[in-house]
Amino acid sequence: MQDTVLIVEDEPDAVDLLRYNLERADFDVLVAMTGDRGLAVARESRPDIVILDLMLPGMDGHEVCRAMKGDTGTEAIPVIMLTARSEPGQRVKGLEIGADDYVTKPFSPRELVLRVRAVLRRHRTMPRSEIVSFDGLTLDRTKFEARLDGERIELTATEFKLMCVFVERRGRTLTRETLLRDVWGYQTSTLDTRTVDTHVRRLRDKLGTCSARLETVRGEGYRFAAEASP
Amino acid sequence: MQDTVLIVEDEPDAVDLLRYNLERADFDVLVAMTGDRGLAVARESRPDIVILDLMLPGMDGHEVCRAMKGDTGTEAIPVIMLTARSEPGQRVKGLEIGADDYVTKPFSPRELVLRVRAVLRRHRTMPRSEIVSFDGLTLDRTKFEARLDGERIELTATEFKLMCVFVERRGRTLTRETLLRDVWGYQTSTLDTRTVDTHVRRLRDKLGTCSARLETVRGEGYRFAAEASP
DNA sequence: CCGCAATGTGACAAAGCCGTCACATTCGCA
DNA sequence: TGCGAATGTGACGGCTTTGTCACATTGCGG
Repeated sequence: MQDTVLIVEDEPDAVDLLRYNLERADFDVLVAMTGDRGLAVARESRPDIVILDLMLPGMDGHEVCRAMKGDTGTEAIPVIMLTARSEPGQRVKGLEIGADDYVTKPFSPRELVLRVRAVLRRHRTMPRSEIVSFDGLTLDRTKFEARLDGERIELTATEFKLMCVFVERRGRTLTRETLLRDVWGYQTSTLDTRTVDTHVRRLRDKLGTCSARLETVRGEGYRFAAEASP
Repeated sequence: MQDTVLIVEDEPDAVDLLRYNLERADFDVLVAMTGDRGLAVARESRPDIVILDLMLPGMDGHEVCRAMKGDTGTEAIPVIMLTARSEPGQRVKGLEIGADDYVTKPFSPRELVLRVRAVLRRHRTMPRSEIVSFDGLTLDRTKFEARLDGERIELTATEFKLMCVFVERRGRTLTRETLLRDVWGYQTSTLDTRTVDTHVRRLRDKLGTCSARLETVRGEGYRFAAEASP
């Protein structure tokens, strides 16, 4: 049972070097030599991690990373960017886009393998207690438990999922279609269902003083406010 | 509400530069100029992140990092290591010890601030996908989803919780009392209930080929085997 | 101001979940 | 080998969850 690394890199020599070292370190290796192809492979194959060169023909590394992070299916895949030493500005830009790490060319293969392992380890370890806590609200995924100012809120499975999605993406408006896909797992949504509305209502009922924070964005969907209102 | 950065660095010029830029970026800054002092401050003050130079008088950066990661109170504090360009081997060593990132001197202050932010964001953001995966079994806490060899297993909320507890503690026998406490949240257990047995049965029914792995330990409880049986 | 679309609210009923019971089977010990 | 405790299995029914409907209310644009 091996982890899969996707290499997105246009220089054949660099590809061979990377592939050799990663395979020797017991990774399965996929390769794409253009950004477009890399993105397609990432979407199809869901590798465990992507090593992404910045300088690519066509769609460049930044664009690939941005597209991956903006796509539900691939946003969770960690990305290590390869940059040339003469591109200090590009490193900053990569971090801003959401890359998980970067490695400067030329690099030692050993260092890269260690980087891959470190990023995967970070990404994969199940935290003992998966708690998000802010503004008096606490969500504990290990215990499937929500609390408001220390008092436990009894949520059903669906309500808890809905709450988690809202909290993760607080400040962003989520359409009903998005919620149906991400909370209910529907692939094709029935656009005239009121299911989401009903569950939002129930969630609001249970949130008490916090319910005003679950805002309606008319014509678009719902949003959990990023900041507590004054 | 500002994050606290601890700088452990012996060069006064570097300290001033770091402090200035971090304070301008709205961080609270603590400073220690030796490794020993840095470790003591980390233990007392529990900063949000530590920027740690490798070359320090007395206890060096590696030793400080190792001590932090080996101490329950400070192991969760992310560490960014500062290395000189002439020390490529030290970078690998830092990563092996458990440093979260490193920055090579000389560095742009802007890049360092972005690095601090990126590491804190990673450290603090609820992971997008909280997945445990082994032996063909995948538990995704973000989606409340279990899969066996890629096929989705439909588990109820209770079954999923039970499965998570078994998987987290695989190899260990869990008494019925423990499971009632940890899965059901009972404070005082009714010792003659068959609730756990029933749910284990249901979980086994759904696990198919994997069910043999959920073993009965007669007179004690249940155990999810650590290794797949041959 | 009016009309219409969007959203909130009260309520219903089907389906599912859960804990329990009764009986069957297995295991371990004398 | 026999017995009793421990565990497995089939089934039941009460309660909860869920999605839907009908009507009420709100917000926005003409």
